[in-house]
Amino acid sequence: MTTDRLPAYRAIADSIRADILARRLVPGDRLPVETDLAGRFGVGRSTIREALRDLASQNLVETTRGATGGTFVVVPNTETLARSLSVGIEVLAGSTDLNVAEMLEARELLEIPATRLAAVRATPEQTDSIADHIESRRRGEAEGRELVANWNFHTLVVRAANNPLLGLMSEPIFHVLQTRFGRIRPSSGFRQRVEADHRVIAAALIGHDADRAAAAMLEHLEYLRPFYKEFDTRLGRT
Amino acid sequence: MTTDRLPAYRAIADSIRADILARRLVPGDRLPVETDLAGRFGVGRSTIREALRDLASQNLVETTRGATGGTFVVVPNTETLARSLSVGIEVLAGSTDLNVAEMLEARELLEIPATRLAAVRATPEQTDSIADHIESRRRGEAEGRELVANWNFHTLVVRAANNPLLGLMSEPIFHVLQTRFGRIRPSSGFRQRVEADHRVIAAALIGHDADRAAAAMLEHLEYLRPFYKEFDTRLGRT
DNA sequence: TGTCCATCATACGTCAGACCTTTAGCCTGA
DNA sequence: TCAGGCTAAAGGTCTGACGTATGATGGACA
Repeated sequence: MTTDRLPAYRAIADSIRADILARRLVPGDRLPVETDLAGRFGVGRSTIREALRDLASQNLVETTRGATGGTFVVVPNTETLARSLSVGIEVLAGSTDLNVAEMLEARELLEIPATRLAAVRATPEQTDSIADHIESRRRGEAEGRELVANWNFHTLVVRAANNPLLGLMSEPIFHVLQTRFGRIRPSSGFRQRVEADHRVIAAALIGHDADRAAAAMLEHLEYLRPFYKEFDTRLGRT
Repeated sequence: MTTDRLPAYRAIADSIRADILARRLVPGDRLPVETDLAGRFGVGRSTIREALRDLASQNLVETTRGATGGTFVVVPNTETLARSLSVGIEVLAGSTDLNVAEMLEARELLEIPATRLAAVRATPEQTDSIADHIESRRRGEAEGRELVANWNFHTLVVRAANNPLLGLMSEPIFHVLQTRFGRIRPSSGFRQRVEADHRVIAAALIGHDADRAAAAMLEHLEYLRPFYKEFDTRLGRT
């Protein structure tokens, strides 16, 4: 009577997940159709489907309908992973387990070295896109969504570091800060200072001057820090 | 005929997820029973269950059986989030999108500042557990699992930084490196050097000497770096 | 001969309803 | 008082049927 504490759908999901992690199933592979899987595992189709939902939610498989449809092992992708991490961090940030100060700390800790790397590694396309961003800000686009535009700048910088893990970790933090503070209309002095800082950072990046870029980013983030804490208390968080 | 590209189970999961993120549902809340949900959303029970599997896999809800069972909004928890992030990174690391060098880079980038913070913030319990770890290594425990023990040390250090995001991000990297290289038996020279380094770092942490701790960690990680690259090619990765 | 469209086959999406299993709490009897 | 069994509640699983999206096929027509 070993009480099977684990529901079948969970056991099956674990089994398939293990196959994927061990690369017995590789990205692009198609799983057997649901009725086949049901037969192989000796369970009903609904149980299989619950297992597949579990895997799909973890971005391990993807399901499509129609004649050539089926369930496929997903080719891993930084963006979707970043998106689910965002959800997780957002939920954490809603609890007492994670506060704004900690997010800012992690962000600075990641972003300053990332800026240094970006100065060294940014491709011409990447420096171009950063220059474009600066230019569009100068032309006064992003009206009323300054903070969102600011985060876009930081995202571009981190991506230019060309280490997928850095983007994977920074972007969810940006996203959470953005959903939390995105509605705030900063003062015009704040906006001008931020844009000026960005221009300095961008110039250093484009000139591949790592020290100057990192120093400018550090100074910029230190300027921002008290504002975030102010935003935070203004929103009535503890 | 507006083709409803989105399956019902997905739409329902999104709807409940939005409720959780907006804190219309808070941790500990119990969702209506499945048959109720089915009624409210106007779908069958199996559709509801698929939606719930989706949410459960994202650590947003949890279901329990029995008389007092049901589906509950989960209280967020760094560890489970770290676990799913591990899976994601492990899959990424199996593709060409992420290589060992990048993982090591991110790890160093996180861990050195984390060590500095740990020196400042570690609680007495945390420095004790680090001291215990060192002591148990000296007594020759962890026979044949030296690398695993090494990662445990680094985990303790990062946790002592007392910023949940740093643990959340570092531990999956440790985990992936561990599952990839955990079977390797390092040379005795390597082991002794690592243990010596750990002792130096631990001493600095216990003495709350941030500069010395960070410098020792930097030196340690730089010592390790070529070994990982060597392990990596030995395992026949590209 | 080549193109277009209707049809078909396939596999996922959804539903209804039944039955099993787990679990907490209550009820009963020693 | 306490042990053991009963019961109700809720999730877990199965069956089988039908709906629906979508690529492929093949014939009609220009």
